[in-house]
Amino acid sequence: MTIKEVSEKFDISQDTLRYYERVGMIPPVTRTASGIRDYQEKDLGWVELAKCMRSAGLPVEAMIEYVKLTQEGDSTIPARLQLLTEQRETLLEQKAKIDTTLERLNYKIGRYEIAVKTGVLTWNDEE
Amino acid sequence: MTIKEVSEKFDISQDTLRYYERVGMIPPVTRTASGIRDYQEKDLGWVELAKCMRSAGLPVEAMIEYVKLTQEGDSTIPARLQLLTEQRETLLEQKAKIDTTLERLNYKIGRYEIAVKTGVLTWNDEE
DNA sequence: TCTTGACTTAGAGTTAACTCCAGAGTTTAT
DNA sequence: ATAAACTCTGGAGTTAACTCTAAGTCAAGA
Repeated sequence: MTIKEVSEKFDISQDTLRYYERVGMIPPVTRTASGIRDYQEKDLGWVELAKCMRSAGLPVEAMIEYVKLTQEGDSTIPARLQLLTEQRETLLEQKAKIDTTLERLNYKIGRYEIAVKTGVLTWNDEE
Repeated sequence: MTIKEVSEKFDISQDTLRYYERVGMIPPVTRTASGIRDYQEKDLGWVELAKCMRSAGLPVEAMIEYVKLTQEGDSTIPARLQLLTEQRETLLEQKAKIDTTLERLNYKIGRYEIAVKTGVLTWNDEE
């Protein structure tokens, strides 16, 4: 699969795909004899994982570390377990913050909906 | 309340507090006669709101727009309602992405825990 | 009053994560 | 076989959101 096809399949720019590989966020991609990227199933798996992690907001740095550990063999399994557990923790924290903010937004939206419907502001404290 | 006290109360650096005010993410803070910031209750409310929105990952730009609208009076209430509704939507989307990634992490973590306990890798596909 | 520490602004610097560009090599269609 | 389209690398540029610095002003204690 060419970089163009992968780019379209995952909606990630070609530049970003090259960037991910360059910084080590995914392992080196399979190449043709002339040096052109030819993504195999395993490469696609890494791209998909990278996209998933990034879309949740996990730092590129964490994926780089994870990829590095996987390249070093089975002895790094405990380290990988710890890394993933830490990332899970940050996602749970982030989710909690989002929930707090969502409640805040819901409250405000409710107030504004009443204001729009009735033409009257029903509160006077902080906006 | 001085900027130092506000900084400690909300765990936001003084530089960031000045930055938020400078770009309009919070309205101008009350000042003493000599021009030193003296945060009132209403100012603290804005700081707290700003911190809440930012911690959830909402862009500074959105808060700037919201603050601008509130300064323009009641005629902007429908616009504010729309802005908040859009921000809520992006938070819900972000939360969904986090949930997807959490499932992925939970799966991997489960596998690695087994591998650590038994000393045997029980899978062979993408890492 | 002096000095020490907190505060001010304007503007430059930093970091993460891309994004773009130039110049060169490769593949495809006519 | 030659143009058009695609890909390559190295490196520079961009954006968001801070973060720091310099040079000056202000305030509280000895």
